[in-house]
Amino acid sequence: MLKYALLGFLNYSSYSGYDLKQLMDVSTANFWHAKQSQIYTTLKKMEKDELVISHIEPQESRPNRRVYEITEAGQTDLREWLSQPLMTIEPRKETLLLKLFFSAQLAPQRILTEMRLQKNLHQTELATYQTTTKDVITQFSASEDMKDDARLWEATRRFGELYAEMYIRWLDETIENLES
Amino acid sequence: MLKYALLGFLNYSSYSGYDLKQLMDVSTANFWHAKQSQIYTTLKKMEKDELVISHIEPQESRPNRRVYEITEAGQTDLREWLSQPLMTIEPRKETLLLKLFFSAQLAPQRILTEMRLQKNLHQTELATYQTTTKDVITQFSASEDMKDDARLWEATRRFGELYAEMYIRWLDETIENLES
DNA sequence: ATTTTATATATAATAATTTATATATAAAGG
DNA sequence: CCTTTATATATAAATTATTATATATAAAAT
Repeated sequence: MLKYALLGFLNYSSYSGYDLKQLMDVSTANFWHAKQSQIYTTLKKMEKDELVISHIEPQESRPNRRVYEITEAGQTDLREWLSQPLMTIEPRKETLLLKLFFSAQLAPQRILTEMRLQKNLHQTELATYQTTTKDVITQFSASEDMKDDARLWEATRRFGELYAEMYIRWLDETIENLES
Repeated sequence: MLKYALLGFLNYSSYSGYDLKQLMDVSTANFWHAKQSQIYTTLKKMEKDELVISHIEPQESRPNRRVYEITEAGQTDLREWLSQPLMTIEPRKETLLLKLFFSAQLAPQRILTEMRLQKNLHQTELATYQTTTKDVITQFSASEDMKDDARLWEATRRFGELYAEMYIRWLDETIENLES
């Protein structure tokens, strides 16, 4: 699936593995992430499958960059994936809930402390969506040829915001319920 | 991580791989899931690591059952994991958002159709949390020695409910925004 | 009468992902 | 002067997870 994230970016412009990692960290991290090593190995596999081609870009005083370009086949693959509707819901994995589910034996204080800590983390994340992320997208909206993209990016940002708010609300509810 | 889900169940009682799959599907599926094959291979690995021990339970007219029991070492491992607080937020993977992020090139109708379809799926899921799941937990609450567990299970059910509501709200917002 | 569903376990092959490590250099900060 | 951060790529090893397949039988449904 990472393949499509990479194709999506490469459909805008050519990038190196390093570039793609940076891009994902500041844009899709909210709903899709990958480690550097996975990005490099996936790009290599994609080149073997002829979805992208790479060339070395020499640099002075920095290691050379291997820049990837999307091919016709890559564009077709991306377009096909985009137009194929999802028929299922993404299954979640939430470690905190798994722990909570089995926490009856544990001292109640422990899980409460953990949930207060998680609330903090989600509040920080929420603040980022509402300031940094929001600002970046607003800047893109100003450009005429980025306007359509920016509208969609704003929708994904909004998801992060609503998710964080929901999570905090649930934590508040649950903490209150377990305190009594 | 599946390891801890399995240990969590086996800490209540002994179960076969088949049992564990059924249990997960009706209880933790909302925040943790696994395929049958992964459950079987993980149990095998856990036995090698001496976290569980198994014995064959002969059956007439059905294939024999291999029933797993948690060991002392398994209980220690589980308790340690439960008491170790999570210091990070679970990163999400949401294919729908990934597609949306790159959908500017696509005909707008396509993504709208997809989102309406997703709304349907989330509404169905929401209904399940509010009826079937709720009822099962309510029944457990009645039993005195399941009361503490049931309170935590209710909290995880509530998460599923809030998540589905949030998702539907986001879809409504986004659909409306993209229609204009 | 035939098909499907449920009960039950198991493994092979593949794909996806993470963790760890190696190399190299310049700029910036303390 | 020394450490950290940023720039850049790459691979090995391990873990985690999915897909596909094989086997066997009884009960229930059509």
